[in-house]
Amino acid sequence: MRLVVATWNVNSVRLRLSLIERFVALHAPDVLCLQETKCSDDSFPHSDFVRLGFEHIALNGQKGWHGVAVASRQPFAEVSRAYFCGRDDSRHLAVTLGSDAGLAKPLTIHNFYIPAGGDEPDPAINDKFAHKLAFLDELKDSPVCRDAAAGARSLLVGDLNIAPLEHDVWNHRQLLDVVSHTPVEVEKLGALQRAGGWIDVMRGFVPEPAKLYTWWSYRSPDWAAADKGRRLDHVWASPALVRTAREMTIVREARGWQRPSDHVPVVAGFDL
DNA sequence: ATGACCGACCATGTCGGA
Repeated sequence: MRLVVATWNVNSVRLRLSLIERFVALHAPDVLCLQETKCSDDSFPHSDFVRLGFEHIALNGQKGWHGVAVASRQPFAEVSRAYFCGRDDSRHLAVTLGSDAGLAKPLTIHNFYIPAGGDEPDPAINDKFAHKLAFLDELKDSPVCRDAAAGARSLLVGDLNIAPLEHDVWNHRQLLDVVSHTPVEVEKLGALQRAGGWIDVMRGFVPEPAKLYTWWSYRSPDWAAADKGRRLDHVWASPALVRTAREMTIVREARGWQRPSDHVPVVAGFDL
């Protein structure tokens, strides 16, 4: 069966409901992974998602910031949440789809919101950057990567807050000192990608040197003309899912909708 | 550098985002 999975950092789920409805009408994802929902689970607009066709909703939210959610047309066989660096930040949510969802073999989708890392790219003076690097190290050695490497069918999606490749940013040389594209974090992301054997699904469809962006700063006065973007959002597939990806779309137009998120949705379809 | 912004919150400034 074809499973369409989408990931989107919506920067407040309550503020972006009409845009989510518009996106769903256009792309009809089966599973929608959200980051930066910025609300407690009690405040999540559950009934709006049910109205859009997502009867199954898993949450890991917290008041005010961070927060991840998965909305699905198919039921979950399992839901879990992982925590990193000894903190209780809501940055991960995993759902497993099984036979009730029409899958012969179960599929686990890991939805991540990796720490942004602050401004200063020096872990000695910037605790947020130190946290980001420690998070990447811990994720590399976690069951998320271990299971993928051992043959599990899994996807790792979300706002990873790192643009790893030269053509994932508008100017590689200018951004080498800018958090999200520094060599140290790119190397750590690469190490965890190798640890899981993760396949970069987006680049499978659009290899370098084509530019690929999923985020454009709110501060850019004319984001479309300047086009100074970065690819911070990712869709990775475990080795067991090699050659199952059939389509991939970056919904760039969503950045131009009214009161947008600074990230746009990424959609990927898999034949499972 | 994007730097002319945006969102949440016991708000009318502060913190975090990236």
